[in-house]
Amino acid sequence: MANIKAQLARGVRDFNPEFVNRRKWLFSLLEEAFRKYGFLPLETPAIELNQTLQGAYGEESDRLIFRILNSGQYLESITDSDWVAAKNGQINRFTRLVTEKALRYDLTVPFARYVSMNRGSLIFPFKRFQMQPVWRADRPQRGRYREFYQCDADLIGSDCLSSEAQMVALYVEVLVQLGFKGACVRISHRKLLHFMAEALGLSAGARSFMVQLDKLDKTGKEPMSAYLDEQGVSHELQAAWWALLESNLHPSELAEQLHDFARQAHVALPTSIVKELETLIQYITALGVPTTNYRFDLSLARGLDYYTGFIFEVDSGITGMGSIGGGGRYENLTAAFGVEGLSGVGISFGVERILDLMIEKDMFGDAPTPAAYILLATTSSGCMEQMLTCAQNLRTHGIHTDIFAGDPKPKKIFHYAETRNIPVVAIFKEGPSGDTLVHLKRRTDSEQISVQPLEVLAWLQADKTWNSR
RNA sequence: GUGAUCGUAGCUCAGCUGGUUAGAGCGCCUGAUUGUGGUUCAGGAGGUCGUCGGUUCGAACCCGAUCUUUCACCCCA
Repeated sequence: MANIKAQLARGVRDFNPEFVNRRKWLFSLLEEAFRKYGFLPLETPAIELNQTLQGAYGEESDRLIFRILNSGQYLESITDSDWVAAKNGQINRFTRLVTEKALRYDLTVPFARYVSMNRGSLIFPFKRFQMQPVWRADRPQRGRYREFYQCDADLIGSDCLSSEAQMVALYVEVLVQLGFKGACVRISHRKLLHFMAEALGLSAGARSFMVQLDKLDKTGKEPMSAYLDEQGVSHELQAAWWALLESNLHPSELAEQLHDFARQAHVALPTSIVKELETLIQYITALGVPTTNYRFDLSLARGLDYYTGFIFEVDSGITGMGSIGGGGRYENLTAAFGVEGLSGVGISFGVERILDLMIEKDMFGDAPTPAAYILLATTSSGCMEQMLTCAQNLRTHGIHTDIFAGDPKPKKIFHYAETRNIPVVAIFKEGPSGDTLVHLKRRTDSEQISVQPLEVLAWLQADKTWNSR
């Protein structure tokens, strides 16, 4: 009869209790931080209309969107020529004819859709955080799944640079709290990158310059040099640019170094950008962010098209690991939905990678969250009712109480408590004179005591040290 | 989407160039021992060798397809 093979679909996974406990712990910590900075929670549906997601991520990402097949007689409107075209490779067009919904690909576009729909009732600037799963039909690898959580915070409806500064402060606060002492927010600026492209004489090819730049830390310098040679950039200018990139961009010297580079390239450095940089540095400093936890890095480009100003990426401080978060300023995220002039800043925590890293580096410690504080069990059925009454009394007082429902052998009871990391075991037994006695045992040091059922609560409350390890 | 790669008990893996009843450690279950679990001892259950098809007298082992894993590219968290 059992002929169904128990199996998961590609790229998705189950989360066992230990993992869920850890993720919930991380999420509650993130939520606490978001709320501390004035963000409010938002949730949007897993399903969005195709038109909402259409084109928002570029041609290549389109194939990574999970489409939902229409219900009912969805083939009725398909013509013979549609079939032929689909068979000849025009599968995208066909897909659009039989699907009108898809699973969300990220949280940013649904957020833009939400803001656009509710622009009349939202008070701007609007700040929200959102922690929900998203789906991508990517080919899975270690640490890359087809279903994963994103944790985003966005502020929209203001172009004040205090927003960027607070995002940096929020990043640093959370990551240091998590134990990433060496975490560093890398900061760059899209307009500065365009200026560099222009200074190098690449203004027409700024886009491909960004792409090259984005993978610089992965591929090394050679492809970039080859690209610049190909574009006819003089070796002098290239050298000046590399120097700018590799110099330790200390905030106080940054403006000067940019001016130097502009002089060598014989172009004018837009003063507005310099002013923005200086202002951001002032704000970040005022927020008390240690200078070791952020730096300017002009090799940071970020792939996403919609960023227009400052961009961020967070280095975990653990060598060999990629970024654990990113974000930036966008000036027109809602334009596609007909709402112009809303500037905003968004950041994202790469929670899957953060969890992987924390588990790998043993940053959670080795004690799994106890399934309960106390386990009640009885070896004689006559004590069952008193045990249940006791359990409910403990629960009323907030003590996590589990009742052993299996074969009531001491060996079983203690083994169960051990595997679930329950620190205290209480065995209800009939005493010599027919009354019920409770044998309380603390597993950590095998301390044991016998009390009356009514005394269990008071005894636990008086001895809170039992819970500490 | 392109090109590789992996797949043997719950877990980690053995299994010599295809040859008769496929093994180990850990875990699990039972019993004994132990102050009521953690130690030790004895015993036990569990696998149509990812799936389907092919080659062969014979396939865990060779070939094909498919699914899953991992890796590079694309892209990205």
